[in-house]
Amino acid sequence: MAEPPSKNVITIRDVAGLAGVSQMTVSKVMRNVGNISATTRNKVLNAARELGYVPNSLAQSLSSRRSRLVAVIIPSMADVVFSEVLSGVNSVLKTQGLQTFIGESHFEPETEMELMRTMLSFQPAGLLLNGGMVRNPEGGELLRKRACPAIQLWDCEENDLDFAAGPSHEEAGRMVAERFLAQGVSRIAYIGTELEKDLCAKRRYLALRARLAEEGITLVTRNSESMPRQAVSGRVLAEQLLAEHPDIQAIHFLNDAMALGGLSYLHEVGVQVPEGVSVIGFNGTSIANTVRTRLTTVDVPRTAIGEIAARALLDLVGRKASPSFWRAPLSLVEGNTTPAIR
Amino acid sequence: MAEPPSKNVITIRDVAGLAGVSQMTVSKVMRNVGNISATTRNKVLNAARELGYVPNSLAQSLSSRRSRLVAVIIPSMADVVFSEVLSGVNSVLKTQGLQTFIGESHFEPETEMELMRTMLSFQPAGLLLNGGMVRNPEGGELLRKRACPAIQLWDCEENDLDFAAGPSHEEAGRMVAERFLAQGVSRIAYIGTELEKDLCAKRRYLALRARLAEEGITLVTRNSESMPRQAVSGRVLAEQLLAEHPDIQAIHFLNDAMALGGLSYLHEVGVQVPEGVSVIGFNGTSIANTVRTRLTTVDVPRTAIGEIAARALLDLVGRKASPSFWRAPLSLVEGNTTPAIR
DNA sequence: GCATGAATTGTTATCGATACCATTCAATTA
DNA sequence: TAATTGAATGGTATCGATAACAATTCATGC
Repeated sequence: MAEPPSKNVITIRDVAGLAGVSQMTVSKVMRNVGNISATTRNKVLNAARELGYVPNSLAQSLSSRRSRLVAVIIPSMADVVFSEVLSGVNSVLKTQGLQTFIGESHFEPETEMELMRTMLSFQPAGLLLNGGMVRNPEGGELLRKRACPAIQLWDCEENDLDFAAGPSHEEAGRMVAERFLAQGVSRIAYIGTELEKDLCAKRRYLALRARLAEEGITLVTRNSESMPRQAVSGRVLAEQLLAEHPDIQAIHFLNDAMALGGLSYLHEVGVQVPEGVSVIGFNGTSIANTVRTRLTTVDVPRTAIGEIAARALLDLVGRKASPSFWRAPLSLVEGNTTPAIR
Repeated sequence: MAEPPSKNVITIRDVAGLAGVSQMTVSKVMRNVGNISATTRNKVLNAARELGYVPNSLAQSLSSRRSRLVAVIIPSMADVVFSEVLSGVNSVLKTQGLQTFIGESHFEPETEMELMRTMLSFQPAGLLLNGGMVRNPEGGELLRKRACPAIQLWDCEENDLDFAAGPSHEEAGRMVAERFLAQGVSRIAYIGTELEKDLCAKRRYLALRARLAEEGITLVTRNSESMPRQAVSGRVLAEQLLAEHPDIQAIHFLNDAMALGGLSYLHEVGVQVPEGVSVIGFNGTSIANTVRTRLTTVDVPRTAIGEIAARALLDLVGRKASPSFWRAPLSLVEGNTTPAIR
């Protein structure tokens, strides 16, 4: 832990002293509660201003047992998806004076546990997290004991918490399957990374595979548990995939960035898109539209998910509510990496 | 503020009761300080585990006057640049058990002020922020009174705080100027957004303009204070720019995303890149390499900036240090949106 | 068998604020 | 006029922990 600050900080006591009133009065003025005469009020405000008084939120929370911190646990901030969800969360919370504080789990269960414990120790007013943790027995235990509302983010298939906001990943997987089926291809592949860790991505993948299986199609899979979820990995995995399965007609990528990486490889080796191979991404990130490519992708309203989750939290704070959820609408954005449907 | 939690939480007192020791002993065991016999230690740990005790960090910090929170203020989390810097910060801080908490300023001075006040009220162990605020008189006042180390992020031209980590934006502007000059173009334009708010971007812009002016070249500028810093804006602004200045030979964009947007317009209207117009972006984000385009751009080590800043903070915590800085290395990444230099 | 210092454990005050209730005093009501 | 009311202010305990020191236990050696 950090060393104690050297400077002597201004407390409510100093303000009270300068203003010639009790600490209680200062406290009331600062919080705008109770009946305070205009005269006293001004005396206090002037004293506070003069001393540069800033209330100690730690002491406030400890004393009042109310917190202004909201804990958010996401897999990674460097991922556009989560940083945009986070941005949505933050934009709503800050209107109510709530402070977001963040932990990155990198999809690692131990890190998630550690984070949850740490974050709960700050007595947050609420907790937003991915669903994965809930299923972890130790995590479930902590969550059950929690003293604040908890909301599931980005995953909305099952909801064991007070609210959930996110798309149906199964629906997303099926949407992609339907799109490929509609255009009549049968040699279909999936390219992704960290599928064993990212349960949401896995759910999409499984739904895609299941729907194709219904039509007697076996999905070819290329997954790496160690590569980053970026363009370069899409490129490398596409290369590997085509080396083994040169006759593939369609590829669904874990996300848009990887799809673009894959496209760059396809272009390089002269494969026509969408004539030779069609490609669908996931997320609908702004990069989906690059210079000559408009990637066909599944658009997810990321910021809206964050906003809805945060608004639900505001509703829940201090109340007991029955589990509920918001399923984010998904839409297939048609680009030029898939052919027109017959 | 949130309502108080209904559940009765487990405190150190409960653990002490169950273990049959004093609260002080529990406190020492939990923190691993002082001399505690193995027997007592185990009794306490078992009791803590049994009750599911989680220490209250708020009370800890209030009592010990040490904090585990580090406040970070960035313009936007949805911007790759800052989310990657943040990711670097976080990766270092979490190794020391420090918790990052974040505020988004959206480049608005009032928001920045408000945020600074709020965040300082949590008695953070450290503060990481953009340089802009330091120059704001009211913000400067708050910063001078701060009881914790403060570090400037993403901006390193002048340093009024304890440390600064970021690139030299002036150098970046000059690098772009030199590149264009080397290839012999003279009708050069800059496309950006929010230049009045983003002082770092403005610095790059001014440096580019100044260097060109030395060669007698007048930089054509297209700036929008209201558009988002995304591909679509680059597209729109490029269209406007070319309508007024059809003879432009080179464009520097505020960031890579906008450059890609601009490229998509150029491609659409049949302008050859780099033969007709050459393009340079900024940041070196992963999207710079898209399907057929390898954008020439200035690469900035974003994650490293965050890491270096965080490491500096760890060093500074609890010490008085003289102002210092780390200037991030910049490199011009040659893509195929600029012609080879003669 | 007893002093002695080290190893353990406990007591009390405090961190900076708020909850809850008591008090003061002027204005209103019966 | 006395009683009631309500606005304005203040006193005390407390939130959950730690700092600083005090008190106790416990092996030792002589």
